[in-house]
Amino acid sequence: MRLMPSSAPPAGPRARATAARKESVLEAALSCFIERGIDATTIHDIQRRANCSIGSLYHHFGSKEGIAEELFLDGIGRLNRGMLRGIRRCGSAEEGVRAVVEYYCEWSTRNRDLARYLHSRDIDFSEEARDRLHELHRSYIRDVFAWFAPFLEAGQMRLLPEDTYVPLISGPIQEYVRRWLSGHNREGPRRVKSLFADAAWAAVRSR
Amino acid sequence: MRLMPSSAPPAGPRARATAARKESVLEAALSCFIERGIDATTIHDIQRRANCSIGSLYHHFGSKEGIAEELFLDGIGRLNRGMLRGIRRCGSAEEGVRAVVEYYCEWSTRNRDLARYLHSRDIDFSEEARDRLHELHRSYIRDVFAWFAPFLEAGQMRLLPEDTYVPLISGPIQEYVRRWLSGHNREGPRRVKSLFADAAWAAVRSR
DNA sequence: TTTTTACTAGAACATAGTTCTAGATTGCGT
DNA sequence: ACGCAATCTAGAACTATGTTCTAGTAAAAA
Repeated sequence: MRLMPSSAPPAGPRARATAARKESVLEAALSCFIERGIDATTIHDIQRRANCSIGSLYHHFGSKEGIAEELFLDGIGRLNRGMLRGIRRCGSAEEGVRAVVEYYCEWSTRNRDLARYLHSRDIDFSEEARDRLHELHRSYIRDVFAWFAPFLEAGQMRLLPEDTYVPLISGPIQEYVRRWLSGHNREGPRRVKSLFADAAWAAVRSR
Repeated sequence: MRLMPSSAPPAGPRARATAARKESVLEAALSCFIERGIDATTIHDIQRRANCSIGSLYHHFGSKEGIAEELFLDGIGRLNRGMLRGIRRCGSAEEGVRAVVEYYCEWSTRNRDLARYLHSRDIDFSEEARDRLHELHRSYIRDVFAWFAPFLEAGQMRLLPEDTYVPLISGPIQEYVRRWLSGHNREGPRRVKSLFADAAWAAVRSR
C-alpha cells in the first residue's frame, strides 16, 4: 500500500485532471445559479457551460443538489481558511477581531458571486451535507477560539456565552453585506469597514 | 362604484373563503417545506395537505415558486408589522432599540418554522418578488426611521450612515437566531436576549 | 501485456411542474 | 326569484428536466 500526501495537491496527472474538471463544474454552476437562480438552472445548462457530459456530472457529484452542496461547502471552506490565515497574522485580540470584520468585507467584495451564493442558505440541503457543514463550522470555531483563548484568559476580552461571540463580532457586517449583495444598500462594505470593526471590538472587549 | 375599506379584512363571504383557502395553502406549504425541504416538496404534497386541487393552487399562486414567494413576503409582512407595533409602544430610543432585539427573539421562538423559512432566502425569487420585497422593506424602514427620528435629533443616538443602523442593531441577534434555527447553537434566543439588547443599544447610543 | 479502476458519454426513463378545458359556485342587477 | 358574469375548482394531458443505465475509453497497476 502506497501512502499519499493527504492534504497537499494530489500528484498524478489523472487526479489533477479530475480536480480541474470538478473545479470547472463548480465554476459553471455558480455562474448559472447567479445568472438564472438555482431552480431555473438545468443540469444541461451546467453541462454545456462546463463542457462535460451528463455522465461526468453524475459521476462526480451524484445529483444537481450534490453540485449545489459541494459548491457551498467548498465556498465556506475557502472563506474559513482565508479568515484563519488573516487572524493568525494578528498580535492582539483587538487586531484579531478587526481582522475578522475587515477580511469578511474584502473577501465578499472580491468574491461577490460566491458570497451571494453563500448567503442563499437553503433548507434544501441533505442531512449529510448539513452534517458536513456543521463539522466544517465546528472545526473552524475550534481553531478560531484556540487563537483567541490566550487573550481571553489575559482579560482582554469579556467572558460571554460561547455561542454569542460570532454573532456579536460578525453579525452586523454579515447583515450589511447580505443587504448589499441583494441590492438593498447602495454602498459596498469597504466604506463602512472600520465602523463595523469598531463596533465589533466594542462589543467584546473587556470594559 | 362602491368603495371598499382597502386594508381592513375584506367583507364578502366569497372573499373571506378565498383568503382562508390561500391561508391554508400557505400553511400547508410551510409545513411541507420545513419537513422535506422546498425542492423535495411537490405541488401534490401541498395540494393534498391543503385539501385543494391543482387548478386551485395555480389559480391563486401561478406556480410553485409563486407559493414560496407569497409565503416569504407574507411572513416578512407579519414580522414587520408586529415589530412596528412593539416599537411604537416605547417611550425612548433605548427602549425602542431593545424592543427590536427582544421582539425578534420572541417572534422567532413563537414562529420557529416561519422564522426558519424566512432565513432561507433564495436566489430563486423572481424579479417581481424581489421588487415587492424591496418595497416592503423600504416602507418598513421608512416607518421605523420616522419613529426614531426625534430621538436621533435629540442626540440620544449616534449619527451614522443610514444603512448601518439595521445591521448594527439586529445583525447579531439575527445571526444568533439563524444559527440556533439551523442547529448550531444549543440555547434558544430567550436566554441571551438581554445580552444582545445591551450590545445593540451600546452600538448606536451616543457617547 | 493484461487487468483493473476511474472516468466519460449520451440515449432512455420517470417524475413532477404546468397548462388547459370544462364545469361548479357565488354575488349582483333586474 | 332568476340569470348573467366573475371567480374559483377540478384533474387529465402535456412537457420539461433530473436521473439512471449501459457501453465504451483512457490511464494506472500487476
